[in-house]
This record gives sequence, C-alpha cells and structure tokens, in this order.
Amino acid sequence: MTRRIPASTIRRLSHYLRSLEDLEREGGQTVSSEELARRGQTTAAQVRKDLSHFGSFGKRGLGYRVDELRVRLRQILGVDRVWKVALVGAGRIGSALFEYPAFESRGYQCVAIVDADPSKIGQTWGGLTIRGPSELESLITELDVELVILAVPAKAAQEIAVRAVRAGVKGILNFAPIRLNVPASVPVEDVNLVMQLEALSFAITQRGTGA
Amino acid sequence: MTRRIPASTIRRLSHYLRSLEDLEREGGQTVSSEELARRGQTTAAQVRKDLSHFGSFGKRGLGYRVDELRVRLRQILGVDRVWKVALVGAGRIGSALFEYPAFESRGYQCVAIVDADPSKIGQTWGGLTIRGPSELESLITELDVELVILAVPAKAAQEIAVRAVRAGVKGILNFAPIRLNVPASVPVEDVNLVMQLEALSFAITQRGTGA
DNA sequence: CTACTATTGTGACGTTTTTCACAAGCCGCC
DNA sequence: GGCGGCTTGTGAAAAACGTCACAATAGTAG
Repeated sequence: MTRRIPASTIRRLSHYLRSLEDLEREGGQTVSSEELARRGQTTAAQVRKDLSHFGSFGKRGLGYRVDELRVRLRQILGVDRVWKVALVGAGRIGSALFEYPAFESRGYQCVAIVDADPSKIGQTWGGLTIRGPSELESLITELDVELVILAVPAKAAQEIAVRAVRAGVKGILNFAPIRLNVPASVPVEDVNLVMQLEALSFAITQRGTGA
Repeated sequence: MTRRIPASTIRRLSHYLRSLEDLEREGGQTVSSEELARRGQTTAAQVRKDLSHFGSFGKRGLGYRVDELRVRLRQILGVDRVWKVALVGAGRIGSALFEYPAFESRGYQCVAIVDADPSKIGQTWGGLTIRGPSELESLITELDVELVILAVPAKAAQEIAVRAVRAGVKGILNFAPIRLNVPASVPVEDVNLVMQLEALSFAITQRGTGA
C-alpha cells in the first residue's frame, strides 16, 4: 500500500486537499477523480494512482465522498493537528509570513519570533515578543517547537539551522538562498524565488528561440 | 542538442549558476563537474548531462572555465538581460518582494506597482508611485513589462492574470493559492508556501509512522 | 613524441513516474 | 434479481529521468 512516495504526489495531494475544501464550500457531497483532475491540472488516472498509494477511499461508480477524503488527506499530509512554528528572522519576509492568513488557518501556529537586530528585540507582534538569538534553544525546548521558518540572511542561516536541529526541531522552511547542511532525518523545504523567476525567463526565452 | 528540457534540469542550472558566482568570488578559474555536483547536492554525471542538453562547454581533462560557463548559463536561463517586472499587489508580500535585494541584483527590475487599495494608490515606494488597477494595461504596454508578480488575494488573481496576458505579459510569478487559467504559451510559476509546509509535515509524520 | 593523468560528453542501462486500459464493483431502474 | 451506466483501483506498457561506464581528448612530464 505504501513505500516511497514521489514528491510530486505530495504536491498534488496538497492541491487535491485545497480543491476538496473548495468543493465543500460549494456544497458538493461527492467528487470523481475526473473532477479533481480538472481542478488540479492533472489526469484522472494520476489522481487515482496518487490516492492508491495510501489506500482506497472511493466507491466505484460513485466517486469519493468529499468530507471523508478531505479528512483522510489531512491525516496523510499530517495537517490534522496544530504544528508549532518558530519564526527566525523578523525582517520583511518574516513579517509578511507572520501576517499571512493561510498560515494560521491551516494549523501552523507561530509561537515564537527570534531576530538578531537589537532594535527589534522586545517589540511585540500580535502579542508575541521578539526574542534574541541566544534564546533560540530555550524557546524551542520550552514551547515544543517542531518547525522553524528560517528567514535570515544566508550567512546566518546555517548556524541557526544546526542549533535549531540540535534543540529538537523536526523540519525547516528555508528562505535563505543556500543549501542547508542538516541531518537527512530533518526535512528542509527551500523557498527560492530567484530560481522560480529564472525558470520563467528560461521558459520565455526558450519559446522564442528553440521552436 | 536540445529537445524538451526537464524542469528539474532548469532548477539545477539555476543552482549551478549560483555556485559559479560563488566560485568567481573565491577566485576560481576552472571547475569540474565533480565540484559543481558537490555544491549542488547532485552527482557529477548529472551536472554533465544537464549541461549537455545545451552544448558542450568544458574541456576534457580540465573541466569548465568558470567565467565562460557562467556567461553561457546566464544566456541559457535568459538572465543575460534586464527583465521589466510589474508588481501587482502592494500588501505584505508585495512589499517584502519589492525590497528583496537578490531581485534587482539579478536583473529583475520593478518598473510599476499596482494595488487596489485607494489608501495605497499614490504612495511612492523607492521612487515608484503605486497605481490603481485600471492602469494595469497601460502600464504594461507603455513600460514594456514582460513579467508580472501577482501578490493579490485569490479572488482577484484570475482577472488580473487574464488582463495582464492580454496586455502582452509573457510570464507570471503567482503567489495566489489558485491555479491560474492562462494560455499555455504564458508560463506561470506558483509560489505556494502552504504546499511546502504540508510537504514538511508529511515528511515528518511519515518518518514517525511508516518506517 | 609517448606515456600518463584528469575529466568531459554520451550511449546504454536501470529506476521512477506517468499513462493506459480494463476488470471489479456500486447504484438505480425495470 | 438482472441489466446498464459509471467510476474506481490496479497491473502492465510507455515515457521520463537519472546513473553508469567508458571512449575521446586536453594537458603535462619525461
């Protein structure tokens, strides 16, 4: 039923979950793989194959029950609970993230903010006081932080990452444009806007020349 | 020499380019596929295969000349020139992006800012006046905007996208959590932080249960 | 000039991911 | 209860992607 799951499957599951939430708001009771495919920019067979990695959730001839599949997907993705997050780096990006509504509403709860800038330390954002970097480990331990959002300059990122992992953090969302060196048991997701812009300029350039 | 290029290859090229820039700063003259692989979290064979899609840039026995390969990669990725960008949505995310230094330094020049909030229209950011949504098309046409960064709420995103494309925009960096419906000839890159967080929680959850 | 070292470029191979096609199963109707 | 329309779940086929191994070749030393 499950072995190694492709990263692309996970991305699609995430998208199916969003579609199911939309469907629920629209009052849909059941949905077919065909319909999920249409909303997810993929194929019906792909939807069924993705889901089949984890079990069989549909009824032949009928499709999937929207509420049931939504619950199952939330379990699979591990978002059927609250994740405590520490935001490290209270600059522009950090501030934008902190106010990002999709964030809290999806179970990612920011319980600590850390920044190195002395003029920021002690400020409060939405009831949360910004702490200094020296408090990183104690905050993680005491508040049971499992995820760190790393929004600090490249130079500082590696050190923070190592310390956070040592303090017990289980995953990192990394905005610094470097490859973090952490144990393989700690997943890291890189957010790399420059790379995405370059993918755009490549696609546009290619279209003009190549074909 | 070139057919259809995998998206993963493009991502890696982007990373090689960054490594080459680092190497140049460090004063390196030449570099082997081995060294690029080490810095790029991949294998030497993969590096050579990626590059071979576009030509043969190295010297056997010697490796690649850093400056030369950097120039070639910039051509391939289409970043050997300035791209004019319009930022649509001057909220938290838009503001963070606008100040993101990696941005301008890599040839993405923001030439227009648009927002629907009347209290924002007329403000200036770094010498640029924020315009209302009605001016979208004229700004794109008159300033030769080729890329749009879409940092508006989900509800508004689709309409803006269509209008931008009609006005001649060639690519979109989309922060709205929806799948934009635009012609296939216009590449869209989605920035989806929730998806990346869900990939983390999946990886962490899986590690605990599965194995 | 030859031998030796280093490292690329690439065809052959293996693995992973996607697509295809269809039997199995559910539902409603007569 | 049997028939027909739908839609899933899944092996098998195809395609995409990554790895391997090695011939080709640049440079160097003797």
